[in-house]
Amino acid sequence: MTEDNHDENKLIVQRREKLTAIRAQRVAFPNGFVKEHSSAVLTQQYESKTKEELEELAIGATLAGRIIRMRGPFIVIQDGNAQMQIYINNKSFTGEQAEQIKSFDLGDIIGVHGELFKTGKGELTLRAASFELLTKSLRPLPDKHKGLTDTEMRYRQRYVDLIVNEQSRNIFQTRSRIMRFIRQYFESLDFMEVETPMMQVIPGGATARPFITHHNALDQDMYLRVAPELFLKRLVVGGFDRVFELNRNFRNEGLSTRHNPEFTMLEFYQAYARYQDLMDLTEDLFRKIAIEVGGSSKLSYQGSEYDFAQPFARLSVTDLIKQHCAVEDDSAFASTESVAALANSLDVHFDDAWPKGKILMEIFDQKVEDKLDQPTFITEYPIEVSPLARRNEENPEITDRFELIIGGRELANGFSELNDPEDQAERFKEQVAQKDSGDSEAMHFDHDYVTALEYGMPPTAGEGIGIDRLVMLFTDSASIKDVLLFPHMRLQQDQD
RNA sequence: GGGGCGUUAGCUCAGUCGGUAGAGCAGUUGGCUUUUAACCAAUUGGUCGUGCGUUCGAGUCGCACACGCCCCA
Repeated sequence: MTEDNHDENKLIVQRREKLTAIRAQRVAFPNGFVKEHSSAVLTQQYESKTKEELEELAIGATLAGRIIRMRGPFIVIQDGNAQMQIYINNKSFTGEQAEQIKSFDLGDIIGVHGELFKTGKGELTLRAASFELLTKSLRPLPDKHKGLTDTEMRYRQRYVDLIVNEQSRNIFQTRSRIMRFIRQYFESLDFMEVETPMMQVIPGGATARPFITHHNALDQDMYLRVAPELFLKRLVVGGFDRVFELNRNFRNEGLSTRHNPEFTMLEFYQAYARYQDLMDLTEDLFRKIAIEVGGSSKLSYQGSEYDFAQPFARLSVTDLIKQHCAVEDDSAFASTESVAALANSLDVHFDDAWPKGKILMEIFDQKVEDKLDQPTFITEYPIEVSPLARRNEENPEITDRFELIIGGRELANGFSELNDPEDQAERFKEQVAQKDSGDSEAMHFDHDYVTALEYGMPPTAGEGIGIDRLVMLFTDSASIKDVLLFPHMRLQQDQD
């Protein structure tokens, strides 16, 4: 088998023959057709006119789009997210033009000029006075009623999915609208959008395994960033008091319905703010996105109902463990031994070398997180799992940090930033110790970042919001792949 | 990593007890030509994911592998 015909079938052969015939007569893929109107606008302007009014107005229009239906002399073209019916009777044309109409296939892209009218059944229709085949489609479209439902094909050939599945187009249009709204929202609050390195010599800002690459000219290994955090805070040191970045992160981890190796993150930092301010901001942002996307503060996700007009619950890690694990009082959290005993009693597995806070979070992750349906801010994260967060002034074991959980999924993570350079240096040392003892997700020591803090970072709060999961929430999508245009898939092996 | 389910025509899917492959849509030919999942008549289309095995005989049973989906870790 050759590359050219590896999946050719009779339907494609027939279309290729049509294309060959077209090539013999004229330019097969003509350029320069001027599409003067759009189906969406014409429909909006003239849908309400009567048959008689349209006849009197004699509206001329020039449209272009992909043929998605053929019903005798009627064909329907898809033009953006709208459609327009064209009346194009081959009996009204002669010779080569009549033959061209007969040879149209579903999927072909045509340009049409004519006058608008209403059919006997009242549908706004363009009567073709002239037409031009702009692009011959060589591959048959999926079933016109059922569309393309095979999930694997929808992800691998997203272009086909987008042609035939309106629902899929809607998701990505909503995603775009959310991205635009977030930018406007932060700009309205005087945040500045910035771009920081995606290729980093020291990967920092999150506990996660990075992708490694190599820069030839510098002969130096580099990492794709797992987070932009440390660079954004350097900018706060530099005097940009409100910054945000909305772009891709990369983590060398497994794929799931909630994980893709590259994913989009919003991170923002606000000087002279505390983590409580960011919780307020987050509630406001989610409420406004809900209204922007769905026109209401209420939304339904995978069978659960949320109302973002209501304040989100704010509960500490230990509060929630007490609630969900039938723990009576705080003595269970007093020492490493007592927390380990609690983990054992709940059948939560942990490594004996882990510090108390890490065992505590393992309990939380396994026994609490996915049970939290309604929006909840989790607060009072242990210091051992929060190496970049500010230590709480009253309780040195916890940080001024929160995560937002909705529908059992982590949507956001924020905290008052650690701006004490000496404390930060100690935290990096602990991370390096964990890395040396085999934790591939632990952080590197970033000396330059400590240097930046030594110049002085104002009291600051920062947050990251997972945009893919946020889009899942607002589009009622069960899998992250449904909100990624081109999700990562395993390479299909050649079966030759 | 473990378990479950799936993979049959271009698409969406049937396929009974293991007996030699079916439908709708799309396509082709003709008719109709203001239709609405257009209609009428005729008709084409298959390495049943890949490989091995059991069997006189495998889409169907077994094993392995590939890819996907779901659940668990």
